[in-house]
Amino acid sequence: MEKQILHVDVNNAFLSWTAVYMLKNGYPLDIRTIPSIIGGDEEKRSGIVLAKSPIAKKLGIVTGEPIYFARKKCNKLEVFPSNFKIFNKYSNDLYNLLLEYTDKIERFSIDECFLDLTGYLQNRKLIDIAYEINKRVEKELKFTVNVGVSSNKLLAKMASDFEKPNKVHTLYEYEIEDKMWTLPVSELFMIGRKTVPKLYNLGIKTIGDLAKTNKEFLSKRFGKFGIMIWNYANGIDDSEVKNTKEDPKSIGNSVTLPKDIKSIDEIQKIVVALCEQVSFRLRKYNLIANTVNVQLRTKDFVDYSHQKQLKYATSSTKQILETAKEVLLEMYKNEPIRLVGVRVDNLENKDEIQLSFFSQEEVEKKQDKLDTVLDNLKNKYGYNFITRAGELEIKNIIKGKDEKFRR
DNA sequence: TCTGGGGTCCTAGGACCC
DNA sequence: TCTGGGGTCCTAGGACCC
Repeated sequence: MEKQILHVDVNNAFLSWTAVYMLKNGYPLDIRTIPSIIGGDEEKRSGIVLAKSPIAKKLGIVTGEPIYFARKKCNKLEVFPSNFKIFNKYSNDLYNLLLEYTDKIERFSIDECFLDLTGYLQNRKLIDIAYEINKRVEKELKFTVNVGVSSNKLLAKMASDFEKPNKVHTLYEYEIEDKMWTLPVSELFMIGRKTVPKLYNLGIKTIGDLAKTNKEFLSKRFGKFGIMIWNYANGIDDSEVKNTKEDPKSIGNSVTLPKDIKSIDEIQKIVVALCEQVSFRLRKYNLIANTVNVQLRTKDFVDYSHQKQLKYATSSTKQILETAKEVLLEMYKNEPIRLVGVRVDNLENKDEIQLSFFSQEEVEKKQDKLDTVLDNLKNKYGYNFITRAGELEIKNIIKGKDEKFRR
């Protein structure tokens, strides 16, 4: 049976949500109607465009570019900061509205959801529900969404990316040739900036060109990735709408430093603070990690990373920090560093741990009692209430990052 | 000129084992 | 002297997404 899939995508999410919040709090101007962006903090060297208003877009401003460039394209550009507490709130409002239609909802990102309405239509047409959602979100939540309508996730997502804002589009199989094959290949989901020139060199310029390319050729040339993009170009995607939240496969924190740092002592201090956050979040999920990864970015934007297996899976700040420090000392080449990151990998659920080598008692002993005490304080009074890093400057550098992308 | 931070997945090469 | 193949695990790096 054909599936009934919708993809709901918030238009200029961060900017719209900021506009709604500001209007609600008495700001006289709707920043969606002026050349404006949501941007990072240039003084902290994180000054990139996170979202743009339609006018800013018309002036050629693109997401991800430095604010510095954006200003050159428009000297009247207004820049507003991001606030993920607000973003999460509006993201949840949208999710709760969508839950009235089906519980089969996949939160693909903070501003995108897939809905599987197969079996939930109750004599209604999918397209009518799409329009209803579109109108209700505008009326009740004061921001707008695009809704893509189709029989699988890929096509629904491609559809919601057509003309914006505040639109409903279908992209059924019989429409692929007219509506999708004519688009430049760069528009296809999963075709990024590195792949576009490779395809161009092969004479593949549109999604249609890609669809008509020999599948085995693409497989030989690009491996699994080649098969995937060929399937996507042909509108083939049998992935399910996943409505259950799975445990993360890795947890990381990274920070761009306000100034390049060459002192290993100072880099270590950053690593301490990052390890605290990473292991705190690990414990919140009731997970333990087997691998610790440290990432460095040089002043010239060269990234390198090293990793090491932990002696045993753990969520202990002390254990993770010790390993992270070892890794750092092994890899550091005594050069100016722009970004430091710590990531844990190969995660397991703590309750499902195999006790073949350690008795439960021994596992408990390895739990750092201090972690538990500090976690409780952090949960009660906020993350920055107490930290072993100590130094205020470092706390401020990494402040508030923990909750950023959580829903 | 200036270039975030959170993730997932894949690949190639090397170590090591049988 | 010259010579396997299959498998797993680990690592570093790189692609993509929002």
